[in-house]
Amino acid sequence: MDITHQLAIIKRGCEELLVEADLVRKLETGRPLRVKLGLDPTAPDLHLGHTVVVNKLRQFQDLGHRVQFLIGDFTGMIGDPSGRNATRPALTPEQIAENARTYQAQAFRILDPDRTEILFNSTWSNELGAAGMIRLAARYTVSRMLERDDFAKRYRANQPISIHEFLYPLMQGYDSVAMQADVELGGTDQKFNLLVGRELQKDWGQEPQVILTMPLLEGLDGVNKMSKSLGNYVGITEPPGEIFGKLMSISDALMWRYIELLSFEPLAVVHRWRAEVEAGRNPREVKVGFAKEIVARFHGRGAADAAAAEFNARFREGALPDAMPELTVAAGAAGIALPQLLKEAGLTPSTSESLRMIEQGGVRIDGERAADKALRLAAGATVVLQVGKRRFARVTLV
RNA sequence: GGAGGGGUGCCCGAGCGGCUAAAGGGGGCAGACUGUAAAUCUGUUGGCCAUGCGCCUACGUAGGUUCGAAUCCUACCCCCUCCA
Repeated sequence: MDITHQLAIIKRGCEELLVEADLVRKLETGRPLRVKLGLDPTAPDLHLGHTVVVNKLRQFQDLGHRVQFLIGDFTGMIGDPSGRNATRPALTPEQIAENARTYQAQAFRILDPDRTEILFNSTWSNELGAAGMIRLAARYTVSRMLERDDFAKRYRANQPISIHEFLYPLMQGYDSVAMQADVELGGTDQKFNLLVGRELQKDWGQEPQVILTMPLLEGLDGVNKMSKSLGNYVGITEPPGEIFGKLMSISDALMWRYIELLSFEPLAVVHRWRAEVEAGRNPREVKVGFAKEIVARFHGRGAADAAAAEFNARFREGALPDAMPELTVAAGAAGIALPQLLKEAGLTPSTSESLRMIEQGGVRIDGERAADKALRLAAGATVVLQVGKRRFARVTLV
């Protein structure tokens, strides 16, 4: 494939490409490039936000390049200072290994396993030792570290910066040296770390890597970036119905952002949809198509169609779901009070919450709205309990 | 080492002896409406059951003063600033 065409594919959706001329030169050599992506094995599940950059890796693979998927089992011990999270729990080697396995399995839903190398940075970082760390730290200055925007902000705002946080970009940069990376991908929040890699590679006499940053995907709330800790994420291992429903819940405005970063539809098609919606087409139709595309990517076409059908039945027609948890609850001789029953059935976290739900008209028994907070149900019955539109259980009282 | 400022519910942030389970905002949840788990509007947002205007727990930690403390006092822990 000619270089202009390759470049267009590589640049699609990206935030920044540094330095483009370097990339062109690397492509001109005609050899497969080593494309690096590093991830901390702290969170065990990948979500759609992570896949923005993994999708880009896939595109590199399709262009014939070599993907190096780096598990940051060493840097994970430091914790990436990007963002505002205070302390990260120290992971045991077993947990890291387990998370790494999970990562691989999940990444291979997008990447071609035959053209992906999995690496662990402890391989070379452990060998470095304290002396090596100090030599590495000597390559960079405090003032250069403070060029990094979030460090600078924290410094100006008199927020604490721990010394070990300075080590993170250095270790990540050293990974690039050890891997002789040609290209490194990352979110925009990674820009500084990626640039450190370039500097260190020069120090080691290597040609510096090209860096490609991808935008951070907003979470379902449309405000914060997608993250597990904020609970505004769509995990790629979630059931089809969950993925579909969560994607249907994003606002119409946010939908375009998701399509831009997650859909594989050609840009021309996306532009056409946009024009149609502006001309009066219901944005819901576009959202459905997009949600199906994503579900199909992780669960297959059949699951996507089923999820869409189920969604329609449940939320447009108010039908009960086909499958719901079936459980048995002990009612006792005097029967069981409704608020307590809801809690026991796992439909609410507490009886207080049950009471609130009943007061707000969110509770249904066999489809009938329950208004009586003091209602008691006797043993022997089997009822379908519903809280809100999404929580169901078929409960047998004994 | 010295001086000062601060630690409040999921998050941010008011309160500075009783009217405070704690303003306001965000987020969450529920209802109405709808084009959908969009938008908008309304309500709600510590727990327990005996559902009473009940009980228990809660404003960094541990004590104390008081009829009564998130609010006052003491000690301790942690964070920030300035000086050294």
